[in-house]
Amino acid sequence: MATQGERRAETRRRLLTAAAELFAERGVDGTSIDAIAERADRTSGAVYDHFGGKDGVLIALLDTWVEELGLVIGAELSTATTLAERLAVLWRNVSEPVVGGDRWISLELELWAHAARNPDAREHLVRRYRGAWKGIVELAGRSGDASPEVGPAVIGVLLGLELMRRVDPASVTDELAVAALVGVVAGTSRPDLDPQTTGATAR
Amino acid sequence: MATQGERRAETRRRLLTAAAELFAERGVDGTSIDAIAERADRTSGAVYDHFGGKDGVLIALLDTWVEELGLVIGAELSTATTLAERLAVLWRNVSEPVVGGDRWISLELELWAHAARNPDAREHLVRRYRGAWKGIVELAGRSGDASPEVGPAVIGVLLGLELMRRVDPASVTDELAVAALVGVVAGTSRPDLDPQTTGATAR
DNA sequence: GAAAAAGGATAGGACGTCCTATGTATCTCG
DNA sequence: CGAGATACATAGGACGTCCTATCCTTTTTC
Repeated sequence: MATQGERRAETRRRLLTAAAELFAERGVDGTSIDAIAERADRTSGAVYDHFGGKDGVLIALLDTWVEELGLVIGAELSTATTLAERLAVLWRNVSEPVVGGDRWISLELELWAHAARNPDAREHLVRRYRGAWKGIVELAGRSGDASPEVGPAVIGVLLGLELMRRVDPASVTDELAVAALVGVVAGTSRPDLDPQTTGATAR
Repeated sequence: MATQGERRAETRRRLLTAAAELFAERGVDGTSIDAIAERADRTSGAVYDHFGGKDGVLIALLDTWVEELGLVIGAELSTATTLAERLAVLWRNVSEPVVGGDRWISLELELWAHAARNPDAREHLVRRYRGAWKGIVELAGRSGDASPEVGPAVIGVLLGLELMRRVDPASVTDELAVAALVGVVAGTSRPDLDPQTTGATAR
């Protein structure tokens, strides 16, 4: 016989997976709380009880995924030796994620768009990604090439390339993606690049 | 005395600028047609008459900006000589756009997220960017380094880095962005890179 | 076994949005 | 100058959403 706590945990899982599907299908704003509850064979009251509202569902969903994804990536990274291999691991886990399937990138985009105009969400997002990056670096072990500052930029390139790949799949090959990532890492770990030859100016 | 056509043109402009402001402030889904009309000192009837609905407003807005942006970029590119300089021009026009101010990137993200689950929007987006890229390449003139295939990937990196810069401004310097872009171009225009050393596999 | 607490169902009100149908003032053109 | 076309306003119905208040059922605690 299932205890109350077990049932509650299952309700939470059902609500989260239902929300993940619906958010990806119709977008966050296009998904009603009632729709989430209905797909989970629950009612809206359960959603409010568990997450307090739609924003709570979104945050919980992404936090869960980022955590799991960080673990997976960290594990794979420990077996990679070269920089390119490590970056390929990152790219593979974004373009063909084991965790969360195709959906989580769509959700990420929604959240970033949301964060671009909401200071609270922005702060949450920054903390979350910095933490994830830190965890990845630690799990990867002795990687002198992955200085902490590259983290955000690497993530930015990963998201941007995946975004493009979703719209125009043929345009972003794996080789291309890895080459771009190598470029990013090289850009920060080799500040000796001559600004005059790059044409870039400090902001 | 303003003619009818002139008044119509002004109404169109007012509606578009109002929509741009509101979309950036509250997001596309969070903006009602009535709110757009109200800020433009018009009524919802005018919006429907001009654009047929909210999607029409969004498309018209982005098409206008992409067109103008393409012209600006093309003009600046003609004075750039090295590859890095050209890529720096691209980055500058994304991170500090003259056209559309800060808003258009936010809108782009919304549209991409929308396109990720809407085939029609996806097709429109692909056409628009391919056209814009083609125009840029032509305006830039004899650039053998900018092969047509890099276009989408370059745009993806631009968007991704700008996305990250908006959330965490200090994390993406201009030098870093240009270095990443150089990496992308190098990745496609030099297919002689050994896949085994990069760790990437063909999909 | 009784009391307390928790998980969840149900119903409904307040609100906002989309979009259409119709009205009206202004312009265009024969 | 008068008829038609144009540009936009106005009003309102249908719909969906959020969230609260209240109730019932099951589990835990003493």
